[in-house]
Amino acid sequence: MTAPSHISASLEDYIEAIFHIVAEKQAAKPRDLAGKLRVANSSVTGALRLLAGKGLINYAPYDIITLTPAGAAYARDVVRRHEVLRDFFVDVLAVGYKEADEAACGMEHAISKAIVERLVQFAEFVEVCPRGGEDWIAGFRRHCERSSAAGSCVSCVDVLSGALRGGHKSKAVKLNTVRQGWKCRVIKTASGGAGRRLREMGVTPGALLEVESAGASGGTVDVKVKGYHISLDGGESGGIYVETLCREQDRDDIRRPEGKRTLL
Amino acid sequence: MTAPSHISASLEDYIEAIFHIVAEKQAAKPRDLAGKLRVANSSVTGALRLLAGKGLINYAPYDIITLTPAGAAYARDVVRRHEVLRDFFVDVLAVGYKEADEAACGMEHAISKAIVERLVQFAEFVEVCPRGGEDWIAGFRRHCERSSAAGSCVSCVDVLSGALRGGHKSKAVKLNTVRQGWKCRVIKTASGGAGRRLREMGVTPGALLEVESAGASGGTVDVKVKGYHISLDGGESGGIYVETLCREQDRDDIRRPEGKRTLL
DNA sequence: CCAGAGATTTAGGTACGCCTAAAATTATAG
DNA sequence: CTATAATTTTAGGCGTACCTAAATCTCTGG
Repeated sequence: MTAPSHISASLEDYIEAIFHIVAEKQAAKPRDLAGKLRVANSSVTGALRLLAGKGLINYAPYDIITLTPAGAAYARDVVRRHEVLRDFFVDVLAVGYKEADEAACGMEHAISKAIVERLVQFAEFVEVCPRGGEDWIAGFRRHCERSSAAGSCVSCVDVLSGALRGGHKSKAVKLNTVRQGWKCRVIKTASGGAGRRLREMGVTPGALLEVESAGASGGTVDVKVKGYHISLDGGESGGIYVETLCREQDRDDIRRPEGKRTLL
Repeated sequence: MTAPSHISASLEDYIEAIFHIVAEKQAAKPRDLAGKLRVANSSVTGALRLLAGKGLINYAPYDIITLTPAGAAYARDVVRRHEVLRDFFVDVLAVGYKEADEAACGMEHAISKAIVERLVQFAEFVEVCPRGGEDWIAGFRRHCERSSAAGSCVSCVDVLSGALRGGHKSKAVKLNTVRQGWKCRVIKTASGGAGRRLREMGVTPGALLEVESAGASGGTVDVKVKGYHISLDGGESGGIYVETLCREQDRDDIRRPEGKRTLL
């Protein structure tokens, strides 16, 4: 009797659309669905038969469409995934509503239960924690606006700056002296042609980078910047000055295990 | 000559797998792909023909597989989406590695460029902002561990508690007196049978909720808790005491517009 | 070098998920 | 009450993406 716990992404879209239409005008008709999902009328018929076969909707040819209790429960779950994602993008990541909604639309079918719960908890935490809150997100929004520039958090309650971090002022060191696992901030890049390539790839003053491997032959350094992996030869890394921030912790429970990955 | 900017989710998985195999052992063979993607050998052949047809891989029957420059660029992009998502889940949301990797695997095909950039920026911001940092995330991790309990941020640098928030101590009010748009925290729920249903649905002391509509006929109140929408009748909402936190702002640029939504 | 083992491709099938065009049904206007 | 319009379904087709089974190719040991 239980409905299958997993239906295709496409059918989830259909059931989600039915949910919204029913919430608005009692019952849905194929036309409404075709319009909302931007598919041909004939495509709707097939989907409805599948959903009816799974016991999620009440449907008979030429009749109106409503959700069964199981279908309504399934729809609520999909809608929650959608809304949690969208609200996270809007409220925490400060993404515009339309963009957030579209992204959520595509991602809602793959997101896991655990991640949904964590997104909810994180949004709550930001709101509740004395170090978070509206003004903190506002600080993030400013950070985004001029992110290609300094990239730091200057206007984010500067008062706390020293107090919380203990104001550690690392001195500038050459990137090729930094050891594996350290994160650092770029202070200065080589001027001129040699540095240009790197600057174009995101290695600019203020950028955060993480040293992924160092000390290989020829002083090559592999770094990660903004999620990009970049290899620098000895000359390049010697022209970059950075301040070290912290060492990536070796937390076995959360760091990627060695060996081959199980999934893509 | 340019490769099509968009290929199917399935082909993205193939090209991503090829990327990782090639990175490890120079060239890939269909067998490796079948193993990594958990599909039959014969399924691989078809995918390879499609990818070769799009100019993303070098492939001839019975020959080894390598990426073309265009394919390598595409693969790097997919891998970055995957890693950015996974690292965000692990480093910010404090999700376990394996779970994060699996979720990223499913979501990487739908995530938009803008969201990827925002995730990167947010992870950087958390690390760089004096109000964020390692210990702040540690506070979030603790918050998660006992989230079903108090739900607040007690151990998150209590020292700052009053200073930052101005220590506003709202008094407890009945939920049915709260007006639309306000967020509040549950202080006490009705004991006994009436309250049980609500407690089971997430309305527990410490929970955050947002009043979505109030003052409808019969004192009905619609609230949002943990992403769930719940309707409370007059009796139920009268037995719940909350403290109000803040009013949802009317920021037209980021709040959901009125009228019908364009997408699901 | 040649036979068997293993890897790869081909052949043929199923299930989605969308389409257009035509047929059937329902709604509406005169 | 009928004729026309609108909606919905059916029929048939296409592309993706997987599968099993059989044919073909490559590799390797004796």
